[in-house]
Amino acid sequence: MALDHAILVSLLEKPGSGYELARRFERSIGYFWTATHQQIYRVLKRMEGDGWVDVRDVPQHGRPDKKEYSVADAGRAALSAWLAAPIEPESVRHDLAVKIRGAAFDDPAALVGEVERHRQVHTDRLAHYLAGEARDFGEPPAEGGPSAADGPLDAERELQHVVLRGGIAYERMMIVWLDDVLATLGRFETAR
Amino acid sequence: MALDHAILVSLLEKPGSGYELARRFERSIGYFWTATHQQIYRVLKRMEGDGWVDVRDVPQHGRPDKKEYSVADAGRAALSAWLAAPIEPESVRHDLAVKIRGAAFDDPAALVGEVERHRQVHTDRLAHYLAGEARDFGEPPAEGGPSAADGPLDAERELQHVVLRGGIAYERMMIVWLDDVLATLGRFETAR
DNA sequence: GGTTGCTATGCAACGAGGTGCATAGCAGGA
DNA sequence: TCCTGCTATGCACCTCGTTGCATAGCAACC
Repeated sequence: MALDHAILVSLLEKPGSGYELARRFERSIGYFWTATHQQIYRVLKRMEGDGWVDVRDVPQHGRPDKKEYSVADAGRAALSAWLAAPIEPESVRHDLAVKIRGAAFDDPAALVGEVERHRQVHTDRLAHYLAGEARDFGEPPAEGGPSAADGPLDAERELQHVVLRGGIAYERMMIVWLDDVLATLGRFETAR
Repeated sequence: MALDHAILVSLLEKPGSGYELARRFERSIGYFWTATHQQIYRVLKRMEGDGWVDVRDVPQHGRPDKKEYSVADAGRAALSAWLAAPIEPESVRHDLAVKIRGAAFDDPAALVGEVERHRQVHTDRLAHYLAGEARDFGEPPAEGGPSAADGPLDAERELQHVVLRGGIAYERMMIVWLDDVLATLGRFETAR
């Protein structure tokens, strides 16, 4: 179960409350790991009991107090152990692929709208990622390529960037494939 | 919940027992939808109760009898209804992405072996897909492109093929991205 | 002045998914 | 001869994930 570890990583990148974590999972992290606020509160409570995270009550003006969580030593150790252990390549759940194969026993052309809708979602996400990349990682320094003069490598930043590049590659692939799907479905539409 | 529908699609493609379904989910279907035999037996029992599938006892020699399931009218109707309803783009769970971002707070170089292992899995899957594509979908007819002379379009076959092409595109993308990850991790290794 | 919406946390219940284990006959190898 | 492994189905249990609901103060809008 990696939700624990996803939360730990997020808290290491920046401490925050359950509510703030939930919003991060909606935004950036949510693109490769989803979680509702319920799960997050539950896991935070458990990790607090296990001494993996520390809590600090933060009074706020004009809004309810929040509990700011940060990673304790035991949490860091647990994360290290998890990082060192091999994980199985993730199990996949592609509803749309099931639908496409199922369409053979129904009306293939009726699926066109649904596929176009998914394509739109992926185009939007791609635009979102590219905007985030331009904002957070900007242009490369150029001028003779990377050198020691660029300062020490920032692992956190570099690794966030490579994960984002993965998201970009994924969305681009999906768009190309969904176009392929639309072309395939279109052949049936014209065939009748 | 799409496991019901994944099973219905599989049974429409070819009736079979729970055991056979479980093996299909390990092989071809399992690449875009995983399920254990436990889930499958449970769902089959429920669908039988709901009249979605028909059962037929098939005695076998030298091995236990099996129950062969096939899709009933009610099941077909349920599938049609599901196909017509919009689904949300699937929620993702990329353990490896969590690990990569988490590596910033540990030893990035220690992740190289794990990433290489995943890369190997994806190369193997790609080879498996390509072999399956060559076997089941062979070479295009060529000679003037597709024409009415190729016979009526086989929806089942065409749609299975486009899903398989999606799997191939996914594996290719993953391999390219994992090489990117390895290059990124390598920069830290040499940087220390 | 009432409604809507945001921050912030949490309980209760349900459904989905996964692990371990059990049964049971037959085949094949050590 | 024993052990392993395959076909075939299933129970019990536990965890994970999701939905609905509740509370509660403040801000903004109509």
